Amino acid sequence: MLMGKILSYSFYKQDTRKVAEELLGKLLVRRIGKNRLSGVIVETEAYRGFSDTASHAHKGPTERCKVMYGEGGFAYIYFTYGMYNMFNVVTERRWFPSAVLVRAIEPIEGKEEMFKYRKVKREVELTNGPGKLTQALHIDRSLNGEDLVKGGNIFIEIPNKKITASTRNFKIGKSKRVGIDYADQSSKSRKWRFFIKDNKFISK
DNA sequence: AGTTAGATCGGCT
DNA sequence: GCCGATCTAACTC
Repeated sequence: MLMGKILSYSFYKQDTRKVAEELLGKLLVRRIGKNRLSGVIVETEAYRGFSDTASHAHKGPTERCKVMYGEGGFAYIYFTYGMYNMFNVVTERRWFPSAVLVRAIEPIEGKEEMFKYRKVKREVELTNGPGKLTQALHIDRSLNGEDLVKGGNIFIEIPNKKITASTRNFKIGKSKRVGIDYADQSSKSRKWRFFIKDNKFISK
């Protein structure tokens, strides 16, 4: 088994941009009964504070995004475009709404199972986008607000082995965030998207 | 390789 | 009533 050390509250309570960057190379684990589905995080985006007009939280603590107003270390999962769930981790402190969107992972454990949840032919299509990886890992809104630290249905680990060649000694790339045309210029210009350079599973 | 429309529904004005 | 922190298939070049 590829069991690693689970990330703590203190990790999630750091600056959101740092958490987004440091999540690269960590292992996102979805536990379903005895099964583990997992993948190395290869792409993230930071959404930080009420002044970030790209963030759901900037309109205030609505029913949908209220988890973002809580303390770091919990899951924020929302439904969008009528058919997709997005997985985020809440960061920083209470009343400072912020989160990291996980946009892509490289599958490690339970690939067979992932192909059951997502009807695609090529492995790269399993998890190379935020709406895709939630399908592959069977993540939906029923997990919204889950504690990410207690080793329950979903959590993030420090991998204890060199699990794949492609995520060893990686270089980090930064860019503007994707799909936020509605935001103002200063928010759009921020380079708060982080990814592992040259990884196959980066979103398109 | 690049562009475009359609899917599909909850959240918010 | 509009539109989205997206994805896919179908189209054109």
